[in-house]
Amino acid sequence: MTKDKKQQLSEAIQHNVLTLQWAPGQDLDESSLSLQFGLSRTPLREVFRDLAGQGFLSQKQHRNTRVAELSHQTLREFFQAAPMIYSAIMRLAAENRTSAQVQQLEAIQDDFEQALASADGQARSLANHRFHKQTALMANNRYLLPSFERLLIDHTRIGQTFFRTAGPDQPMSEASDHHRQMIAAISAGDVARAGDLAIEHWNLSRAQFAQFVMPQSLDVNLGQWIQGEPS
Amino acid sequence: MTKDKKQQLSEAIQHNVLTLQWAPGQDLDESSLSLQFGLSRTPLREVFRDLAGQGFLSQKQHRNTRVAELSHQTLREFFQAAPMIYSAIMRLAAENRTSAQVQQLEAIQDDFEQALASADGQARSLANHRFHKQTALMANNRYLLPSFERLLIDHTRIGQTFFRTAGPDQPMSEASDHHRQMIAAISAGDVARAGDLAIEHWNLSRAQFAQFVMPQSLDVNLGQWIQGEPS
DNA sequence: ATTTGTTCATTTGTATACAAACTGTATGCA
DNA sequence: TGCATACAGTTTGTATACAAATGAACAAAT
Repeated sequence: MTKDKKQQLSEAIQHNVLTLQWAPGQDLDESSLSLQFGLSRTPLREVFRDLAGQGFLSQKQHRNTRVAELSHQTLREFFQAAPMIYSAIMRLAAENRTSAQVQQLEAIQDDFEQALASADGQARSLANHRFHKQTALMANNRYLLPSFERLLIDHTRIGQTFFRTAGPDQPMSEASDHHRQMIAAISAGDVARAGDLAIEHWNLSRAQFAQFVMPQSLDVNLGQWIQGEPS
Repeated sequence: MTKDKKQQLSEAIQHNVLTLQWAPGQDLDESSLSLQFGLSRTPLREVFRDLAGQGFLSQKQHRNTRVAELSHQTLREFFQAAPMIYSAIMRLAAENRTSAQVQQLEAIQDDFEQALASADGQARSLANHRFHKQTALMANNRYLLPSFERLLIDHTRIGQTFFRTAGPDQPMSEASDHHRQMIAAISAGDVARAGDLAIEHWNLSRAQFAQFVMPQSLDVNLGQWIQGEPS
């Protein structure tokens, strides 16, 4: 009945972090969570360690475990790294995908479109998260994966803000178009196109970010990592 | 006197993994290590988990912890990701370095040159490792760091093979030249130059890799991530 | 002879008691 | 009042005993 408690705990924490139900920087209480999930502190702390290693939580010696912070400095680093990594993942996905994976990606995209229709911000955001996570799986590169996953965590957390907005949702349907085009490029094995789509898609995100949270001054040299040599 | 046992243990494991004193895939024994380091299994297992998260070790449920594998597939993924990440780290290092960090880098480079003179393969390789780790520190980007560190672990492990060779060491002194030029570019804040040097330096490594371990057929599209569009 | 099933030794995983470290409050002194 | 220090309560870290899972050896059956 109770499958794997550690797994359940881990997924619950991930969910709470990604949806901002647990705020960045928030303290976690070992004993209460251990009670809540029917686990002793030992395995609970192992889960904490794993998730800290993945970028969901942060730990310091003799200090309580917290939800990973999202600071101004963090955002700057985020914008420096994101386009390059996203694009690389997309290209590799186009190169290495299997047909079974493409089918899964299509299924996830169906979910995403349903979530868009539902106007449930949390569901939208998580569906988007799953879409990109699947592309990372398809890219099949153990070295790029950890960076990508960290980026995706914070992308999703920041995105909560604007996935939540109601309204005409023109950017949302644009994002969905991108997803469809990505699937086509990946499925066709069109590496260059997949990489370009990642940039395009990410520029859309960036516009939304800028509108909601991004400090003006960081906007300057975002494209440099992909296009070629900057001056 | 005994500072931090966990720290000591962690560093000992890292050392053994990086120098290939522990072979890729080798099993680790919890109880014997726990005895050896005067730690109970609980903190020992936490160290294992951390190091598995960083890419030194690998763990599976109900199976013993092993040294991370280095397979053919791994190498392919390595060559796909390495130039891009190394270059990005170098550029960011040039952008974000502090003068204190530059001084440290110079000190590390001095050590490296001494190690080259000593003809001790292990010392050479570890000094090289420290050099690049310092550049990653200077890049100061938490998203890129985990991927870079994973790459560096395997770069160092593979490099054990050719850092070990005696002889006239022409490639070694070329590597050392690169390091000096990197320091100059980073110190001057010359972002583009730093990025180019990373590629150059990495091409040197690649030539050495090819000579010693790399399967011929993977040699085709290695440059694609940096140069521009592949066909 | 190969496969299937069972037992047992070894290893991994979890619970819990205890030790160490940190945080906040109160007290003493200038 | 302002600051330092000591103490108490709470939280994190470690040791150890116990439970669960695995793999290897061996027996039984097709």
